[in-house]
Amino acid sequence: MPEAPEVQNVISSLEKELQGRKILHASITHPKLSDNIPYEEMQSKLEGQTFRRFLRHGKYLIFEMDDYDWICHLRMEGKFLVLDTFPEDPKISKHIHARFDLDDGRMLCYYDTRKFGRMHLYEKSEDKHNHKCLKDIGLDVLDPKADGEYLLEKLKKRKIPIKSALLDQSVIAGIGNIYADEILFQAGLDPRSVSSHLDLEDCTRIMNAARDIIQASIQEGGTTIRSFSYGHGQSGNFQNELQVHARDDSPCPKCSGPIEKIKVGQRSTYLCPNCQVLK
DNA sequence: CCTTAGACCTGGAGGC
DNA sequence: TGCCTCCAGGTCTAAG
Repeated sequence: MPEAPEVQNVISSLEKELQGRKILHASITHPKLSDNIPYEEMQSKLEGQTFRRFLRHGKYLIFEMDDYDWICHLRMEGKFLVLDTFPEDPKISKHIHARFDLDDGRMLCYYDTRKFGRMHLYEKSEDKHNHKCLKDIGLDVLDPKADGEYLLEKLKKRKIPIKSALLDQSVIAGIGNIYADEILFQAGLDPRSVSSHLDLEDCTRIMNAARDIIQASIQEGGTTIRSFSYGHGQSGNFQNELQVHARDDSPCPKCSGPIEKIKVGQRSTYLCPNCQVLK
């Protein structure tokens, strides 16, 4: 579900709710949620820890606690809810796979219908890239160092379609299926273009488009197509700004021609074949 | 090393 | 109503 703009809104919202709060009791009911250590160990280590800093890298949420870095990935459907009471409705509570009781009487609940989300807990480190789950992740899409030259270097030996490269988190971190389509439309490149065929100018247009679109979407609260929400059930608004993604019934905003829906690397992909050049 | 198909999960939508 | 198939803001893995 969430890409960089949605994750940024989630982490900003949680910072307001949780800064300085202490976890009194932790209960994880879906063992696979804890990815790098046994879930019982994650529970006991988090008890007594206070939320100190709130960071994002790509699609990862990073909670810096007193002694640990707690790194979470929501994958497709994961959500954090800050609640006063545990939901009574079993249709809701059956999807809550972890609960963290706080020192102000509230609780942080992790809700995930598809159970794809994962959590990692590491000894605290100044450089978060030391942690195994972030080791092979590329620069964040909003990192000033993530420019055209950086992308060109990452693509030079890759034969995969450019869209697949933008989805590869070891190339750039934070872009997912919606924003990849939007970025390539704005950059005027066909998503099936061979990555290594792009030149510096193409790569610069991609990175400029990526920054523009990701920053604009953060301002709009992210994109809500099916289920994304954060904070107290707020939805995003950027779905109203999408130019091509999921708009195969609408004309291209530039040339008024038909928007096509195709598959690239197994993922649904939307493009204007007239405005986007195949390289 | 690189690339691709399949796996992991559940629920909603649409066809018959 | 029921059943079936397809689809979904993601990423691991196994195998070629």
